[in-house]
Formats: sequence, C-alpha cells, structure tokens
Amino acid sequence: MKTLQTWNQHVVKKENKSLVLETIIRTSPISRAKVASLTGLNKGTVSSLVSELLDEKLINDSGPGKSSGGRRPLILHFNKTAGFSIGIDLGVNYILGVLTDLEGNNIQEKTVYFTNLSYEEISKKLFSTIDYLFERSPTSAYGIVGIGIGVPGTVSKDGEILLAPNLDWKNINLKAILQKKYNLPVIIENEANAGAHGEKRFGVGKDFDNIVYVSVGMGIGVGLILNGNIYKGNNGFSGELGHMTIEVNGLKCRCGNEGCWELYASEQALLKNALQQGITTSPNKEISFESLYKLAENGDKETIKLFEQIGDYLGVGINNIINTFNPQQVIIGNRIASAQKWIQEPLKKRMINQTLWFQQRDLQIDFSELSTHSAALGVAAYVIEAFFKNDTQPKNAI
Amino acid sequence: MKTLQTWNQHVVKKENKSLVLETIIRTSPISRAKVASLTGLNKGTVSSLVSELLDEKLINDSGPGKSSGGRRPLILHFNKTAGFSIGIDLGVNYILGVLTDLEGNNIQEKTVYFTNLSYEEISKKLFSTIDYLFERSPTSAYGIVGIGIGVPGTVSKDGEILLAPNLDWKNINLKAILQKKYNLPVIIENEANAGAHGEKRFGVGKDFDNIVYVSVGMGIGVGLILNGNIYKGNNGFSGELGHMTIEVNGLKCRCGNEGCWELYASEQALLKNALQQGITTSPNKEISFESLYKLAENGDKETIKLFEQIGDYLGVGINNIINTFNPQQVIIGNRIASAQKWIQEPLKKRMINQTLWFQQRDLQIDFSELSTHSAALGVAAYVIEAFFKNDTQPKNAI
DNA sequence: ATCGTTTGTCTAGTGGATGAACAAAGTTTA
DNA sequence: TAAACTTTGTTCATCCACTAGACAAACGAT
Repeated sequence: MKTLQTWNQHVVKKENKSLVLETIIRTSPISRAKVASLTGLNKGTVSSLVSELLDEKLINDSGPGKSSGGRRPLILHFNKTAGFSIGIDLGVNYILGVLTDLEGNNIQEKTVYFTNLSYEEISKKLFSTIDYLFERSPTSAYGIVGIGIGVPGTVSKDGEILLAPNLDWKNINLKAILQKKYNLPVIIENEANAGAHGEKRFGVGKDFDNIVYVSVGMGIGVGLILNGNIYKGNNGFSGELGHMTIEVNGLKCRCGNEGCWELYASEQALLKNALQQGITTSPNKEISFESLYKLAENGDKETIKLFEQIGDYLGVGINNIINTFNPQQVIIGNRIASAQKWIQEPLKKRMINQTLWFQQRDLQIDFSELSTHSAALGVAAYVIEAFFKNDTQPKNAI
Repeated sequence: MKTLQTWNQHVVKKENKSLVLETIIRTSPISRAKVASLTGLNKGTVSSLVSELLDEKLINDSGPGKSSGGRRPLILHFNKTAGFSIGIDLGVNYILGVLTDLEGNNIQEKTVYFTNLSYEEISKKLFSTIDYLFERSPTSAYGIVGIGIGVPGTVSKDGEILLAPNLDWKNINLKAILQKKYNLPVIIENEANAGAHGEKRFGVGKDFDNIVYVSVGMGIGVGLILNGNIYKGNNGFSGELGHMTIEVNGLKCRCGNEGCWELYASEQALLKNALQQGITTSPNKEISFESLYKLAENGDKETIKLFEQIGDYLGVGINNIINTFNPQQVIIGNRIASAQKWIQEPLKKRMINQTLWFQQRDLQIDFSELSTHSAALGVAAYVIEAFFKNDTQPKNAI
C-alpha cells in the first residue's frame, strides 16, 4: 500500500507559489499582472505570493517598466544570484567542476586531469575542486545550495555508488561522505542521466519530453527521459544499454555477457580496431582518441573508415532503442560527438534502412550541444531544482 | 510552454474525494473512522465526502458492524455494481469480450473465433459481441460506463489504429466509430499495454511498479509499466520490441529490418522451425501451436527442443530489456505462457549467464496468471479508471 | 451502574483563493 | 489640455474546504 496521501489545503499555496516562481523564472522580466494572466491565478493571489518571494530574496523588483497604455508595470526579475550550485562531472581520467547561478549559468569552472588514481587520491582531488569553487562563489542570500556529482557508474536510489567499473569503485557512499563534510544537500547521479538532464535543460533537448541521451565515451551509457522525467528503473540501474546484446555469441564482455553494444560502438572499440588494423600515429606514442581524430582530420581513409564503422554500430543500437522507447529525440553526447562529421552519415543510413517507418515520424537525431559540460551542468541543475522544491516554504535568507 | 496549470482550491476536494473512494475500494468493508485514520483526513471531512459518495451511489452503507470496545461502526462498501465496463481483446483470429463490474470482476464473457476476415466482417462481429454484452448487463445506476478495445497493433494517442499488420489494418479510427455508435467513452489500446495493465491490476503484477509484460503470440509485443504507469512513447508506438535486433545481418523481417527478435522467439519461429525440421503431427493436418504442444506433452524430444530454443531466444531479448529498463518483474504472457514448463529453464539459464548481477537483484520472472484474459480485463480496467477520473465531480445516478 | 472507548455529526474557526472596488499612473482622443 | 479609457497592483469582503474540538450515541469492561 502506498503511504502516498493526497491531502490538505496549504499544499495549494505551496504549489501556486512554485508556479509563480517558475513563471517568473521562465519569462522574466515580467509584471505581476502578466504572471496572473499566464498562470490563471487571481491578481491578488499573485500579489501576495510575489511579496513573499521578494521577502525571501528569490526575486527582485526593478521598478516601473514601459507602459502599454495604462499604469506602468513593476518589473519582476528572478534573482538568479540568490544562491549558487556546484556540479561535478567525475570522469575516468578527469574531474570537471562548475559553479552555476540559480539559472544554471556557468560562473566558474575547473578541470583536473589524471590517470590511474586510487579512490583516496581521486577523492582528494574532488574535495579540492569543490573547495576551489566554494572560494570563488560570490556572497549571496543562500550561498551554495548543494553539491551534485555525476559518476560513470550505477547509483542506487539513496545515492550510493554501487559499481563504477572504469574507476574500479564499488559500494561507495559518496553522498554521505560529502554531506557530512560540507553539511549541504548532495546529489549523486549517473553521468548519462545527468548529461540527459543537462541537454534537456540547456542544450538541444529543450523542446522534447522523450529523449534518449547516448553518452559514448570509453563505454556507452544511456540517460532516458520519458514523459519529461528521468527514468531510473527499479534500483536506479536503468540505462545499462551499453551492455545490450547486438550480436548473439559475439565478443566476450567483462560484464559476463556476449556481443555487448559497447564492444562495437564506443571509443574502446575504435581503439581496438585501430590497433588490429595496425594503424600507427606518431611512433612510440600510444594510440588515443585524439590521435585518431587528427589522422581522420588529415584525410586518412582507413581511420575515417573506422569512425564510420562506429557510426554504423551506433546505428544498430540506437535502432533498438528507438523501437523500444519511441522517443522524439536521440542525442549523441560525450567525446564521440566531436566526430559527428564521420559518424552521422553511416548512423543515419543504418537507421533509415532498419527503423520502422512510423518510428521515424517526428524523430530527431542530434549531437550534443553542451559537449563535455552536459553532465556537470545537469547535476548542478538537479541541485537547484532540489533547492526550490524544499524552499517554497519560507526560509530565511541572510 | 506547457499550459499545465497547478491551480485552485477545490482541486483539493476532488483529490480528497478520490482518495476516500480509492481507500474504500481497496479496504472495504470499512468504517468512516478507519478511512479517516488511513488517509490522514479529518473525521468531519471524511463524513461529508462519504455522504456525497453515498448520494452518487458509488458506495453503500450496510449498517452497523462489530464494535471494538465502543460505538459500533457503520460499514461502508464499494458499490461495485453501480456500473459495468466492457473490455474486448481483438485478436488475429478471435474476439474475446468481457463484461466486468466496477471492481473488474468478470461477469459475462463471449469468445468468437474466425480466420482471415475482412475489416467489415470483423467489425460486424465486434459490434455483435458488444451488443451481446450490453444485453446481459444488469441494470445499474450508471449502466455501461465505457468500452475498451485491445488491438494487436500500434495505436496513436487519439485512439486511431495506425497499423495492425496481422489484421492487415491501417489507419482505422475505431474509437470515433464506436463512440458514435454507442455514445459512450471508448478506449483503444495496444494489446500488450492492455495485458500489462491487466496483470498489474489483477494478476501476478499486483505488487510491482516497474513491469515488462512480454506478450508472445504469433509476434511479440511488449507492454511497459514504468514508475507504475504505462509508458507509450512519443506517438504511442513504444513497445515495438518484437522488432529489436538480436542478430546483426540476421533473418530478413517484413518490417524491413534484419534479425528481429520475433523471428527467433515467437510462435511464428516455433512453427517455422518445426517445418524446417520436418516434424510431422497428424498427417494432412497443418502444423499448429496446439499440435506441437501435444507432441511435446507426449514427450517428443525434438519438439521439446524446439520449445527450449524459443525459451533461449526469449532470454536473449528479455536480457536486453532488463538491461534497459531494470524492471522488478518480467511477465511472459499470451499463449506461449502455457508452455512454461519447457521454456522456463533455458530462459532463466540464458539470463543468469548474461544479465549483470546487479540487475538480477530484486528481479522476478513470472508467467501470466490471467492467461488469455489479461488484455480484455486490462482495457476494461482502463475504462473504469477513466470513469472515476471524470466522475469524482458529482454526476447524477439514475 | 459507572467509566472509558469508539464512532460519527456538528459547529466554530482558519487559511487561502476569488471577485470587485479602487487608487495610481499611464495613453488616447476630442 | 481636459476628459475618457487602460493597465497595474492593492485592499477588502466573501467563499470554500479542511481542521479541531465538543458532543451524543452506542458499546465493552469492571
């Protein structure tokens, strides 16, 4: 039995206050009268809610605006600097941290690169990145409203990192650790989910409600936005589409399965194929995504073919995804997005041949807009949303 | 911009009235006091809402019950016969119609079999099935509250059947036709979605919120319940998992794709393989699911192997589904469910080998409980739910 | 017989939305 | 330039739904 209770009457106020605030955020600068007509609320109701929001410093009044044939409106603005959010993309060999205002604008950022570090070393770098952003955050009414971390692995619903294979982490409760250290709300989210949310809020996914975000790095992660919300599955383990079987009795994967998609369509596959074909970049230098990218850029036919092959296999998996989710949009994100020019064509060709006609109606394939920042901005946005959800009841600004 | 407005204050009443009604339905027989404590609402509030529900004939008062040390409670019951619902499973070679009360109990049913009929002939049979159930419905306060149809094909959000390949139907607006003919609310739903809903409401899926219902008949359809709600995708075309690729460059499918799952794991595949192996049943008789079932039942090793092979391939696709959706439960439904004894083992074996360990936690594979009735009962339930959604504001019973 | 309990109704009170009136500050028109 | 209309935002009386608490009815326990 659900303990879900749809109760009382001052829920109405909370909801309406939320609605007013969201309307101001979306359409600011705006007058009280306009808010009333947009929301359908009474002018008086809006007036009183607005005055509370002003008290809470969440919005500003910038004085009279231009008249449209009557009394001049008092212009309201969202006070986007009433607080700040920290979003971290914790990658396999980098940490990207951003500091954003309450609108999600990137105010400060810092990237640290590394290779093969232990958990202790990485967490030290993580803490110093957070500290760095803390120090650079302007003073504000609410200060830092929370910390969000995107991780390349599976996260349970209570924020424990259960398995991050590429980091070699297992069962780490980063949420508890950070909450204790900083005494702030902390959100841990899968990197692909965070990226999907970032693209939806700030990138190419703005106008869509059913989005499949495919994060192609060394592995493949997928973030699903269904009916406008992230879908995490039962234990928060969804989106493990990198381990979808696309070839029965195919290559052996370390996950125990065979024929997994990410063995055919990720950076990992690209590098392996390049090695097998004996493609050489600079002598004595390890082959890498960047070096292959340069080779292709210089017109090396063999390398371009490798990228095209990745595109083709991406198409196979994406085709499955489309037949499963019937999304409005598929977004290819993470590093591979930079190779769009070679990947796009074979991918689309595979899709046109294989996807059911009625799935192609209103379907769009896009490449990431925020590029490497989508996950960090996405978790920062999650933090902001959580802040507002708990903050529509009056809270004291400084 | 969404026109979604979270507004006013008598929404509260509607919600609470819904809550009270649902509580009574779930836990009847029950007293007003118990409803109050279960919902968290005030006794007075419950009293007034209950009196409205009594006026609307949606609940009954059966007089005093047993005391537990104080005044005897007045026992409330859900008036499950205040109205009736019609649910139809429109199959490829049959029509199954059920008449249910408002609790979804099967009151009357009628099945018609046929082969290779035109749209006109089928719709005639459909109408006569509906008429049959109409005539047998008891008189009640609200009469028949609506008609629901489950169809083996894709249905758009406004109820148009876009493509039902096995019926050879295309772009048929059955909803408009029925609404006009019967002047009642009509719900058209994909058969797999309906089946999923049926199993969730009345079958093995009762206690789960993330369910994948795999309907294996001649083809494979999938109904997805995510976060407790049916997920239909952008255009209502989701769940076309029958056309998921499980073998690159595999068998050619009439959908234009290659290596589609349903070519390997459905009745269609079973029959084809039987033919190829030269398995003979009764001479001069066409091979069929039933005849193969009998052969296997009699211990024919070859035939059993065919079923096991289906189980294995079902496992491959289900494995993909699990890695995608991380559901709590997978339900195998439709006719193939009757072959559980041969299918179950190879299916589970494939899964244990291939599914990620953390996906197997809290995961359950079940076979359908309602068997052939899940889709019909499912749409009937949809109709009932739609009735209550529009009926929590007062409506006049007869 | 008395006391405590449970149930359901009733009444007064409260919080929040609404509509209308109104003042303030504009623009448009004659 | 004055009069008339418009637009904005506040105030106030009213309404609606929920709540708390009092109360009566009906029961069990001692």
